[in-house]
Amino acid sequence: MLNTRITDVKDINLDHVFQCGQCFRWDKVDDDIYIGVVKGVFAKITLKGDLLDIDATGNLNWNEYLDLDRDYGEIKAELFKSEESMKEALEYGYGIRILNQDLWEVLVSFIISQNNNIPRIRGCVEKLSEKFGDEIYEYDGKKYYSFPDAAAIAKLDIADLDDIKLGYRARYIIDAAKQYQMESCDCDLEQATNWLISFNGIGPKVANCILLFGMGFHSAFPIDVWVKRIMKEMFNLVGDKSINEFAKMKFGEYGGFAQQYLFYYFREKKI
DNA sequence: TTCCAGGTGGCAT
DNA sequence: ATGCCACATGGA
Repeated sequence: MLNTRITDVKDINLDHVFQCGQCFRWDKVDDDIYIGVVKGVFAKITLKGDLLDIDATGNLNWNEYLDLDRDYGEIKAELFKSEESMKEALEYGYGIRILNQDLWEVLVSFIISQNNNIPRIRGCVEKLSEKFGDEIYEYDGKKYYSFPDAAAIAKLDIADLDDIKLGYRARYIIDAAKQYQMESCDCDLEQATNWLISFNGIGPKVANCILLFGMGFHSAFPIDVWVKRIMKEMFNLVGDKSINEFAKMKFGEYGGFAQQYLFYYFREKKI
């Protein structure tokens, strides 16, 4: 195991990072200790005060993955300045960081997320990895697997996914794997959006999640059932178009951060 | 039993 | 361009 120690970390709370709904493969094993698999690497992350200790089976740029080089204090200050009613959400999710995740894993995970709930999404992603990923490590009697790459999924028959219980999304995932193998997108926000929408099973909401969590477009503002409730409740806004315009005007480049603080706060409080 | 979950595609206006 | 509705699955 490789150990990485990162000192003087700020604005981070592991529960907020891993339970705010952006990722599906991290498990809490104790207070401020999580284990998970990232980009083929098994890792155990421990936070002690402002010290981050990471034991991992391989090399990974943890500063990048955990977005540690970004000043979240500044982001929260800016969001509060532009919208003071964000105060409670910003304080509640004070330790959120938007992870820089693997694009392919995010793409598949959020195809699965449509019309689905988080525990079941997690289960599907886990089963996909167990069945089609590579065994990486055994921890506390449990085996951990990498997320299968597009090539591994592309060669499957639809029936191979029966055990995963993806429902009608199984077809989308196999099609996505085939398309993803042939296409890539090193491009701007508009081109990336169009590229994502062109996948069967990816619409505007899922596309925005992928833009935000897998492609580093932090202005992306995913609008799901929760955000719709929040926008109605806080700003009496209805309809994707008006919500989009509001987010763009109000939060601008920080739209994705704002969305995540709001989503996490309201979903946890079940307002 | 019915409703809901980080929605989307297809089809009808 | 906009408005319905079916779609798999499992928990409440």
